[in-house]
Amino acid sequence: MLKLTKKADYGLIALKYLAEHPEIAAVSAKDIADSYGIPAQLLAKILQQLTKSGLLKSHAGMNGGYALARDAREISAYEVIHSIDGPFFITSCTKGSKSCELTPNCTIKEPLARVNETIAGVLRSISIQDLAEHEHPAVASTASPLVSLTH
Amino acid sequence: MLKLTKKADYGLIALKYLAEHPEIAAVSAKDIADSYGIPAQLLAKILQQLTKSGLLKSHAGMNGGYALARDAREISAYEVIHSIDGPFFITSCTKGSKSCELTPNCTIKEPLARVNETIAGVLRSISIQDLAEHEHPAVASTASPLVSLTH
DNA sequence: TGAAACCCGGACGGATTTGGTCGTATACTG
DNA sequence: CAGTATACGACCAAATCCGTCCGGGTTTCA
Repeated sequence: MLKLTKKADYGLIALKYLAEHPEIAAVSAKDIADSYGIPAQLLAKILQQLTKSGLLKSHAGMNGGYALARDAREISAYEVIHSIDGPFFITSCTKGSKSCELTPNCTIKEPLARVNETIAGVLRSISIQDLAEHEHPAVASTASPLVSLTH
Repeated sequence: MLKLTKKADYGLIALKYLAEHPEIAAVSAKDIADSYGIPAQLLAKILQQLTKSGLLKSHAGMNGGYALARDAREISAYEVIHSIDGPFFITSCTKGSKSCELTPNCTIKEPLARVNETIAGVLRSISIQDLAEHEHPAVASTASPLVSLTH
């Protein structure tokens, strides 16, 4: 259904939280989990994954926790989602190098791959900082021609 | 992981097939299924759903089958996906009217809802006809600022 | 030195979603 | 009436996803 997993949601929420509290040197997974009612152990694993991907820095021990590895402006939503949910493709049969095992003439994939690239571009253009500054900005323009399929 | 279901894929493939063969008055589900190695009964149900949504017209009996209800130019990928997979939302906790039961201050949703709208706009701008004309057009430009989150 | 607070990460079970099949009823054609 | 096709509900198997449990390390601090 073209939606993120809860893990990715949790990850974005957590990073947003960190971006909003730059004064705290390190925030524990439990603190964030409690703030939002997220299962603590689950969030812990998500943050571990984000650390492995280089988006966060962790610090063990008392008063330890996590902190953004880079400026919030330089962490994109794409990176977060990609780190947690893995590489995403609109087309369901895109695995490995083979395009389509069962359906050889699956020509639908090629145009959709470009849609996929567009979506990825949108997500890449959104930083954690953008998520943290959440007044009520103008509605995004969706009418512009985003993809040129017909050349 | 932000991908379509196989059902939606199958639906798009089938509609593309119909768009490519306008000379045939009605194509049976089995014919399309055999052409692509798709399970026939599964595809049948998908086409039934698309018929219920008004994208296809069905005709029972010998030499029956399915045909596009409108011009291929006026059926968008969005409609197909929406008909099969239901309304899609990037955010995982968007159900019903309640925004977020467990996490009241789930402010991440609002920016992502706009991303969602952008993606929907992209899919709305792509017609079945576009899918059928599948030469190798220029790569879509992904560098343009697609969403303005910060106002 | 040792306990508390924290990160790390594998293993596991339950819930949900998906993908696909089966069987039957119904509609149309010739 | 026989054959072909859609319509539709019930059902099952497989794959994810969500969340928990548990046994490790590591750092801080009294």
